[in-house]
Amino acid sequence: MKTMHKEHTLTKNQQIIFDLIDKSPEPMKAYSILFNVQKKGIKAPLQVYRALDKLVEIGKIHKIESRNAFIACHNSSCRVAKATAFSICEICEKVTEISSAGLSKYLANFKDKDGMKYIKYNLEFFGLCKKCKVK
Amino acid sequence: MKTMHKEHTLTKNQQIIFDLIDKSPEPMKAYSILFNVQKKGIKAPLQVYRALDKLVEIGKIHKIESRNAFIACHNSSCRVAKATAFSICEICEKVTEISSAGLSKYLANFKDKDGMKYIKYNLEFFGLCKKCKVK
DNA sequence: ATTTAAATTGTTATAATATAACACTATGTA
DNA sequence: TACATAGTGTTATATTATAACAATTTAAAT
Ligand SMILES: [Zn+2]
Ligand SMILES: [Zn+2]
Ligand SMILES: [Zn+2]
Ligand SMILES: [Zn+2]
Repeated sequence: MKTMHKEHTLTKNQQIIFDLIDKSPEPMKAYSILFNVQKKGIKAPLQVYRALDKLVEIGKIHKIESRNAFIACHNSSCRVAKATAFSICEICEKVTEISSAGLSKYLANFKDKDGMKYIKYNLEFFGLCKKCKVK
Repeated sequence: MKTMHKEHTLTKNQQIIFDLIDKSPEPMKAYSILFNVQKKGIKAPLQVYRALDKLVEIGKIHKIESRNAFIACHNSSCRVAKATAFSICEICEKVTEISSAGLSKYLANFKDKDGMKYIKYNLEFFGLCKKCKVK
């Protein structure tokens, strides 16, 4: 039996771009990605954005909306990119994906004043990371 | 005694742009704002972005990051733009600011795995609004 | 009232982010 | 095979946002 998630065969461009993001210690922006993959034959913004769109769709990467940047998902529980949470350092811009059963349970069960629930959300926490706090 | 928040005297440009956003039934994008205030003498993107920056800073409006759009704050409890939550309809793009004591308390008290708390956050829920759900 | 600092404005130019349109190629499958 | 679906390559363009600089307004501080 196959595992339940992320069993997609990436295409050439998708794999090149995923590998780059996955190796990066920080979120990468689209044109920085483009610059870095030009030697591999990916020459145009659209090639990057198309791969990014697909990678986001299948949950291999996430977009940090407030930064227009992309990071690889290392949170096996967040399956298909529907429910994401991050902490973002406002000084060094370090981004960490938050994997908290309590948080995801709370948000998945949250009902607005109309009694409406949401299976999809994105949460970005801002503050100072450990390193930047001590400085 | 003065009330505790949002007691800023807006400048001319800030007031013009706030009024426009405040009257709009939906989030407005910067260049749409620009188009709409040109008859009032605001001619350049920077004039719009500067006013938007200030209005966000003082909490009169919020930016919907996933949409690059701005809405007026109608949530008296969210004081200075540090802690925001929205629901966004993925069909009609209707955006509603969520004002939930329980939610804001939960998020303000949330600790990540390093025990870190965050006073600033932005949460965007995605789903279908009432109208779009019945269609 | 005069000086000073801070904030705001006006302007031109440019940077950064993202998509439209179209022709073509690869892949899976009936 | 024939067909549908997804991915590619390419050029051009649209959208979102900031840099740099000079001038003006505003609000203290002396
Ligand atoms: Zn993830
Ligand atoms: Zn940091
Ligand atoms: Zn608000
Ligand atoms: Zn709707």
